[in-house]
Amino acid sequence: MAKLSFTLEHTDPGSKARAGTIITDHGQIETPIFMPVGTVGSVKGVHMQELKQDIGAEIILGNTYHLYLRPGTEVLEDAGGLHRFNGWDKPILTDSGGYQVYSLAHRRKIKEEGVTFQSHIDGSKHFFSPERAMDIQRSIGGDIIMAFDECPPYPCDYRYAKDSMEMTHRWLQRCVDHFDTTPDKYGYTQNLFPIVQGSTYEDLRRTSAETIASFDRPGNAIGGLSVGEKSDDMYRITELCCDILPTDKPRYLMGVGTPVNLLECIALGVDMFDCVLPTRNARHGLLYTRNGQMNIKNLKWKNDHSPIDVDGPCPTSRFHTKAYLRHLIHSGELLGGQLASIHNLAFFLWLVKQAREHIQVGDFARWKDKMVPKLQQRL
RNA sequence: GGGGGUGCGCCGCAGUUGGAGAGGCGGGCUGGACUGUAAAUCCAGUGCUUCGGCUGAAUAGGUUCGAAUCCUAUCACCCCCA
Repeated sequence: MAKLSFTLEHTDPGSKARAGTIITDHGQIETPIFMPVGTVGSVKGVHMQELKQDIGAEIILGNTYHLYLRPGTEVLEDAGGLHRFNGWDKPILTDSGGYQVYSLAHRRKIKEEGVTFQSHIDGSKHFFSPERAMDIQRSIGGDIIMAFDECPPYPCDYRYAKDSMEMTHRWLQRCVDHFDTTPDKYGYTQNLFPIVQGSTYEDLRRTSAETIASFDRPGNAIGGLSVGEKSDDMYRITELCCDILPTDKPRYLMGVGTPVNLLECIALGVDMFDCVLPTRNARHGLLYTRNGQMNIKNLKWKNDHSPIDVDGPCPTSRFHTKAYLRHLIHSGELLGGQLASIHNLAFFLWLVKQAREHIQVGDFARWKDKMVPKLQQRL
């Protein structure tokens, strides 16, 4: 059982895109990769066989805050960790709860020591510190676990962004100290990734990326983006961070993004992504395809009895029709959200795999420039 | 056949004791939003319009300064009795 390793295999001549392989104790991950989000230990509407077969997922996410509230660490420890609990035997990454500092802003209080959350389920109060976040993630048993950070809101004034970033750095030191002095619980190696913050301020991001890199962990993450800023800001900050973060470790851009975001950020040197868009938007009827996105609820699909994606990567989408999926989602049928989620995730995984192949061949930049306008179409 | 009741906008429900309302809630429908999941959620629109207004409370009359509200007839539906 060994620490996570990353092998950089190809770099694209026309961009900063990279292809590599991450090896964990639960198997390997070919990058660039998209990681489906399974907040409470379940990728909403999708079961594990579908994730593996139709979708080709290599790693999924879980969330510390949500899993801590339900089912709780006692159950997860009793099960032998999240992999045993939910039946996913490939790699798992857990987010630390740092995003909930942002998304549950009205239900939490931040102090230097940590954050007090009021549960969105029953209103009870819970204290998360860097040490607690490490302990809980140890209990959940993710192969990759995230440092406890503050994801600041956008827009965010300079003073707040700087103070927040500095606290995130102090919290990182506490995470590392605690993580390094606690054992792996389930016989395989867990790996802690730190997170760059600094909002959209270049000097803060530079400082943060340098600080994060200096901790020399097996991988590094960029957080605090895709919180409402313009795409150009997202790309500008992502590029700046990638240029500083070491080349011999995977770079994870947290919470991103749309298909176009993925390609643009791969071009800047990002290796790992996660986002709720493919599953959440699927449940809301928005489908992503290589020819653009479509709202399957729209009237124009009512009598379209052609496959959802006739020559796409997803068997489910080659079999079921647009009119049927429209009917299911209109009717509030669970199957509608399931089919759409499988479709979108299969597409996202296909897209990053295509990106990888084009990086390997060396024509990624050209391919990306051809793909982006197509992906931006509305069907 | 007799008696009683109820009729409004795509649908349902509420409400309206002569000073109306292009109105409430829910649903449907039509769009939109969603980025480390408080999200199978949320927002908007849903008579016509030249954006000033116009038409409208089953239908047709009537009373009244004024009617969705009162009266008459007709129609539809519901209930009770034969």
